[in-house]
Amino acid sequence: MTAQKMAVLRALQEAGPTHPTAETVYALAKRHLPSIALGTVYRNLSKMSESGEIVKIPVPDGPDRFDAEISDHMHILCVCCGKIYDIDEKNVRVEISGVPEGAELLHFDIMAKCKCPDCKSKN
Amino acid sequence: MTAQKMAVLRALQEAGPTHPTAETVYALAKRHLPSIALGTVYRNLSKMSESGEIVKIPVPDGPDRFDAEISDHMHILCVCCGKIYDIDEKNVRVEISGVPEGAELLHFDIMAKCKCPDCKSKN
DNA sequence: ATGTGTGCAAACGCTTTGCATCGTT
DNA sequence: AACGATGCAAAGCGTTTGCACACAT
Repeated sequence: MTAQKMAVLRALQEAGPTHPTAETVYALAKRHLPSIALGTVYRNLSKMSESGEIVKIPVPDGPDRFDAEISDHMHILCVCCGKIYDIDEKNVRVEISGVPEGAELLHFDIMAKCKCPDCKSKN
Repeated sequence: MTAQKMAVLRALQEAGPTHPTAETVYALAKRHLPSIALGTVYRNLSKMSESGEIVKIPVPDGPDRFDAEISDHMHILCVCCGKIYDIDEKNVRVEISGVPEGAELLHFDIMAKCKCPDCKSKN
């Protein structure tokens, strides 16, 4: 647990439910540890999401987002402003059949898209 | 409808259900139209997926894949070999509640992950 | 003549990586 | 001394874009 990893974790927690990009995490972490490098942020985010300490949220046509909240939940992305909301796992039910013969289903990534309240009103 | 766009469409159709990358489409299209450029393939794939003529499948940690089959269906990705299988829409049911107040739900991208039969037997 | 599409190569955004150095064990 | 983690900069990958040119209207 280096100072850098701590700074990254702290940044992620400070970011709350905003699902920051690596760049944003970098900016936040830099406030507490000005010497930290962007590459180090990427390295730590990468390791921590592999180990399950944090969650990496791939976004089509945009940079990955990260989440300190690792409880089972899915995400809903505003296609206008890119904001990401959380949706608790218990509010989602998926049923699927017709999985290819002999294949082992591992898990789902569900990314819903919406137009968020702000963007609807600004329209 | 230029010769290039035709070559791209034809390549996609020839590819069948293999969900090729832009590079693969390029290679296939080049067989029929050797002068075609990669940039042109990207431009045509981009336009056609915007217009709904084809489907673009974003893949986390990998290049986008494309599909000539535009009927409503979802995809299941083998995490070992990257192969993508189709699953008919009627085999999938999603229920979701807890969408943020005032947000308009647009649609889902569901990308399931599996270990495919080939990869299971190869272990 | 005007416009849309092309080939080519350069640039782009995001991310990873090589390398010398630092800090710890 | 040995090892992993770091800062920095360069390279990487997939994709887009600027530009001059071709082709059709």
